Amino acid sequence: MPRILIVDDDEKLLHMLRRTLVYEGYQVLTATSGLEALARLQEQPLDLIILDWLLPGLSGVEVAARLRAAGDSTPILMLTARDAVEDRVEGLDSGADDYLVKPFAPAELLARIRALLRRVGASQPERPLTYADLYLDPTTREARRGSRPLVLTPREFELLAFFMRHPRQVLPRQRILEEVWGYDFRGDENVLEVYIGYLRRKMEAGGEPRLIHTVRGIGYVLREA
Amino acid sequence: MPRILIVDDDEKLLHMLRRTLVYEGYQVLTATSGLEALARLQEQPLDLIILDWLLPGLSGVEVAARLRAAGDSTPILMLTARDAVEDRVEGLDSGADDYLVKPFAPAELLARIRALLRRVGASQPERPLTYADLYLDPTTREARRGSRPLVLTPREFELLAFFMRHPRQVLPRQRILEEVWGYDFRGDENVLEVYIGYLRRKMEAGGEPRLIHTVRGIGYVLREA
DNA sequence: TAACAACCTGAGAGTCCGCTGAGAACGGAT
DNA sequence: ATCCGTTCTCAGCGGACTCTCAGGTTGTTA
Repeated sequence: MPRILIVDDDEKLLHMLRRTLVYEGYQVLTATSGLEALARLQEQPLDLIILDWLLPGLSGVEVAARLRAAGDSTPILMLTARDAVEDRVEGLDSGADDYLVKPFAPAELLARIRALLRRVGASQPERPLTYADLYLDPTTREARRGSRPLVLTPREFELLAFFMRHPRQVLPRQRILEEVWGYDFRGDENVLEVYIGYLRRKMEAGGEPRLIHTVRGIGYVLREA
Repeated sequence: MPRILIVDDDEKLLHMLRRTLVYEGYQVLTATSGLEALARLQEQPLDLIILDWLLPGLSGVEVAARLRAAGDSTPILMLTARDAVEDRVEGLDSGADDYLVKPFAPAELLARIRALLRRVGASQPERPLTYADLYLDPTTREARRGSRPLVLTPREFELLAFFMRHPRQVLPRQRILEEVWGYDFRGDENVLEVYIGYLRRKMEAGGEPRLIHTVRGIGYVLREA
């Protein structure tokens, strides 16, 4: 169970991230300032640091630079609202290992976290997902139902992957939207129904039984029968 | 699994190199000064040393010279920011076996490491790469599709070689850029698309089926069908 | 069974991504 | 200095993907 430190001064985002990561089985620590982060880092070793670019006092870049200067090589995932190339470069130069622009979909954050942890060999390489006769390999982005290959768009792939990471669980619509579309999703919620439709059509194109079921009033669930 | 010692006082670079080499399956040790390097070398035998030219205290050249004076013949790969011919000569004179100018692409570093290790017969000689009807020999830089020779520029060759070292894996654009163009790549990412285009044109000039496929939103993959 | 809410689906608009041709910049060789 | 191979930049095109919308269907409740 890898330990992750999240450093951000936005309490709401912090809360959301904690919930998401804990849910995925990570052990989560938080800090709301650069100094607090450095303090936490001295207490115990960590497997990953998620660092906001803008922080009160010590900025994320400075925190990263200080860590690296001290010989600490813990992977750093930098968050930023900005998108300029120079920022990206500066971020990576300061010692960050990866970089994510807000707003982002939690699914993407999780993918990057897994990638970073895998890179340093911290823990589990991202295993292929299976449920019933479904097969999904996040590494090769291959998807199959039985022996029939599924051709999925990125959004469809992320959506199905999310279901497969939580099989047999009834997933509320709002949660799916937050996780797959992004924590700040503000569009028409009907888009979820549309994509469920896309997935069902592709997953049942060979006459196979339905796996994604509607739970009226709540959301959807991936299960047999 | 060959053991490699990296000696550099730039923590950032050290961190990057460790990541790259560990990922390739090498066992990595690090040191940030010449003295520390010599200490590490006494502890256990190594297969290769990557040595920065500029080091606090004992310089890279001095470290190499002392090693050779002590009768140690471990291959040394010298890194330097300078490009002057005299430096190169002095570096090689001091006992270095090869020489790499910063900044360099990780793919090039890996190629040199493999070459050095092969020279001393330390471990796996760099075998020719094959996939489907593709053939690529990194030593002779020969490339063929079936019996038809492919005339590739250096960049094209490195790009295809990278694909062939990770067949069937979907490789994210960013990863390809980092590995083939260099860890500090800052140009227009479109260059990757352009080179994919070059490769495809040459690889399919005989009417053969496509092997490098686009994975929209992610990157590319080398695979049949 | 009527009325309402929740969900599904087809169609199409708009956006984004990747492909390509043209040519500029670069560097080594002559 | 000029040439030539190589690398890279740029702009425009076309198509894939995402999302919205409207109308139809299904399920629930009174």
